[in-house]
Amino acid sequence: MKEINKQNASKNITIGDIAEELGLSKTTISRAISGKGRIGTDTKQKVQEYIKEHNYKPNVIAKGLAQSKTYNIGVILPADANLIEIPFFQSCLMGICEAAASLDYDVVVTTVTEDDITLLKRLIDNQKVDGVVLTRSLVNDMPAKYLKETGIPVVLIGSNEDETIIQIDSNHIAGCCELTSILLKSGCEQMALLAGNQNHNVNRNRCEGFMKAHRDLNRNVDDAMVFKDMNNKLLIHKAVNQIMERGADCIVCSDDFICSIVLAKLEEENWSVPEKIKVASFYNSAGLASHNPPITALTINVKELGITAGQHLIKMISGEIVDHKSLVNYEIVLKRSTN
Amino acid sequence: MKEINKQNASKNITIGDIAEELGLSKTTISRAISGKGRIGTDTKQKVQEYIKEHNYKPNVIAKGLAQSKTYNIGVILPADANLIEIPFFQSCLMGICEAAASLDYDVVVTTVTEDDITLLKRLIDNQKVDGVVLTRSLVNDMPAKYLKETGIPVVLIGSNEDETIIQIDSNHIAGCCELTSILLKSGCEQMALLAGNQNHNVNRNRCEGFMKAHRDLNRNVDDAMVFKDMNNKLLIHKAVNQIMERGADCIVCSDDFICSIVLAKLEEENWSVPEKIKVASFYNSAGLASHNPPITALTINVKELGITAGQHLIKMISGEIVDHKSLVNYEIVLKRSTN
DNA sequence: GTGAAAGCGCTAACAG
DNA sequence: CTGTTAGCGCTTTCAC
Repeated sequence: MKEINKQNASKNITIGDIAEELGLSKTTISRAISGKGRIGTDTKQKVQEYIKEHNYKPNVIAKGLAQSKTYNIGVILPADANLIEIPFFQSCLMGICEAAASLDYDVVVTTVTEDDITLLKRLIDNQKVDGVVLTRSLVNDMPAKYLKETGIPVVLIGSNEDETIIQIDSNHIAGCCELTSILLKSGCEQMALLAGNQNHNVNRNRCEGFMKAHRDLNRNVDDAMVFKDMNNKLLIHKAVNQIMERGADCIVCSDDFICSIVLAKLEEENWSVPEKIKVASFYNSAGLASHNPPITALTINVKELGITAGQHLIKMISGEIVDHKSLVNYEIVLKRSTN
Repeated sequence: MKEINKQNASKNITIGDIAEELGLSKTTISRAISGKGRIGTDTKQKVQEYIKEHNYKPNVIAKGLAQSKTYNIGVILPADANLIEIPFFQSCLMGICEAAASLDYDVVVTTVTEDDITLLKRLIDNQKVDGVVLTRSLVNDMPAKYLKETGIPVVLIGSNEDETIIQIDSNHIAGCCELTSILLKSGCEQMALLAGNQNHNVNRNRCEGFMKAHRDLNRNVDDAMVFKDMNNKLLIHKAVNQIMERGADCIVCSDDFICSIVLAKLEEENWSVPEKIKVASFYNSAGLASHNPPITALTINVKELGITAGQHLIKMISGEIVDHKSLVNYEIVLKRSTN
């Protein structure tokens, strides 16, 4: 009880306390803990026993100061209004947290918008992190540019033309091409595409996959059936109307946000899926899964994307070399919406 | 250019560098920056000019070490499989980040599950944060208990019986009671309730609000119409079947996850909303908004919940006293699903 | 194999 | 009003 009180009451036990108790020097204690430098096996053991018994926890902040490290990685989330509820980023974050924790790092999050990166700058200026994970990739990517200037290690979830930036992504072009091909081969004659914000690289890539599938199969894409920058409900509703007027037999949505709006619209107009029109999505979240009918979609393991990003970043921080591009698998899940 | 190189190349400029350049002592520089202690206005100005010009950024880590502070707050997110995609937590986080940044704190996130708080312990042991925001409240709340023992400042988003814990919430009982009352008064004769995990305080409170409305209006609750712990699709489907068999005219869902499954099920069975059965939800997320028909729901400003939590926590860290319970407003939005 | 001493960058008495 | 002196808790030469 005394012991416990001692721990609770008096702040945290330090390396100095241990040194004093054991009649050793701080240096020795440090060595016993880190395992660096030469040290007698018995001394080492004695120290480690003491540590276990007294539940010593090193002060990571002090350690960091001495080594000019923080043992934190930054995660930059988009705060743009229409993205705030997208589960993709949350799953990424979970993955990154998992990777970080297992490597004894912590995760500091901050936000940026498409045209405001002051909070990111603040994070870097304050020297609170040893590296940064960017969770989305824009065509004109301010965060990536800024971070490159600072020289701090960066991992980008997504793709970027700049090959000096480490990237983790799934192969959107291949995946979307594959899904589109399957649909074309299964009998679709007139496919429509509803794609999101073209300032996001991912949406450009998804469009490209859609196009490629058509080229590969010697099919023409009707330009009037391809809608880009479908950033709000109104645009999507109009697009759906046009698509139906022109007699498409299948709508592919570049993400689940668009897809859910499309589905609501189709239902409102009593255009049944898949009888009257087939529907597929290039991104799959929990929301679509419970839809009736179930929706055919491209699925990627987003958490794994986060885990990989976190692991790579920490390797970079530790001075290891990592591949400049890593791909996470995707999966195509065919459901009743395209039967 | 030289200047710039100097900054970029040689690490970061420190308080010592400034002292040397200006022929002053580190203390004086420190005072000029913090504004604490007496200092000549001219000296102060000189220092501040230098700082602006040379773009000096204090090292928050070193400052923290000297003050035994981190200028970080921890945010604990649930990592339980079925919660990972719930946008509630993401919105909370955004709010907390906003509050933190504006008060010059950073946000460190980590996760817990219902029965595993090792990552939370790790965060505390490592002394990486000055306080913690808990983003959900369980009936038997391990994180809250643990944190209370440590004595570290805590703010809970949600409600807890322990009045010594600072809590930020909206009044679920009142809100759910109000929504239920409106529905009862508007002609519902047989209302059913589908409630989620009863280990979450919020779900218990929502149930209570539902009951209270009935009591207040002298209406009986048919126990066979109240379903709790509806944690998965299967349970919900079965419940919906029973509800329809017993001839309910309205289903209230305790959250949007349950609601979306209910809606899919109703559609599958061709039970039309609101003609055959009305539907309302006690929680509203982007997903429901685009549904057809639009769903009546209780809406709360989740981001504001986060902002308030962040602000309160930082006040506590700074030694201020804060109200033990703060309520954020809710709003009832009536839509076609209950017409 | 172990220890003394300096230092990471900043704050905080205590003097002057 | 400003400087001196100690730290915060840990790492890291450099001696012994």
